[in-house]
Amino acid sequence: MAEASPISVAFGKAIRQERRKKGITQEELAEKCGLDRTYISQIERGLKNPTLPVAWELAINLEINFVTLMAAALQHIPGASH
Amino acid sequence: MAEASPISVAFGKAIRQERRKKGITQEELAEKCGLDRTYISQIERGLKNPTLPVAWELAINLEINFVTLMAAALQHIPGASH
DNA sequence: GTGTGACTTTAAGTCCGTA
DNA sequence: ATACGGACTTAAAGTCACA
Repeated sequence: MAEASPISVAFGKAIRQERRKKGITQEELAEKCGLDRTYISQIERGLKNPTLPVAWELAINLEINFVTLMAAALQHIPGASH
Repeated sequence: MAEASPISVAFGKAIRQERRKKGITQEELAEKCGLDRTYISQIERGLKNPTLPVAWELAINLEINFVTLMAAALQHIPGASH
């Protein structure tokens, strides 16, 4: 499958990082969010471009501030100084 | 058209706010972003759920930090303490 | 200069499976 | 517990004519 946009790739890395930090599985996170497990997998691997509501839901269920999550994502982008 | 999710509605308000702050029109912003003017209109009115890459592109062309933009969006959500 | 509805095309998001 | 793929359904992307 083709890779998504840089921001989505970075977002995926942040999600994986936070999920592991919480010690939960993709399946658990998926269920909490009401999303499919394979979709979480695709997001974490940077293969999909999630919508704002999806990003929001992920933040809520990872119990991390939405803005903090976005900031974490930016850490994974080389030229992240906008 | 049906209203989008709360985060998208809030995001739309932030976009409109920042765009006006920059003193540019929807048409100008649309051209910079390579998007359609009417699509910008729909986002600002909270009728669409933009993807991360779209939000990213808007931030770049509004010359605002992505995280800052998201923080501005949260200001428009009542219970924004996640 | 923007709002709006209807529209077509593309990608998000699901569900099945295999490894 | 996750990667990966194919086929599928739904929603977002993107456009247009008109008010």
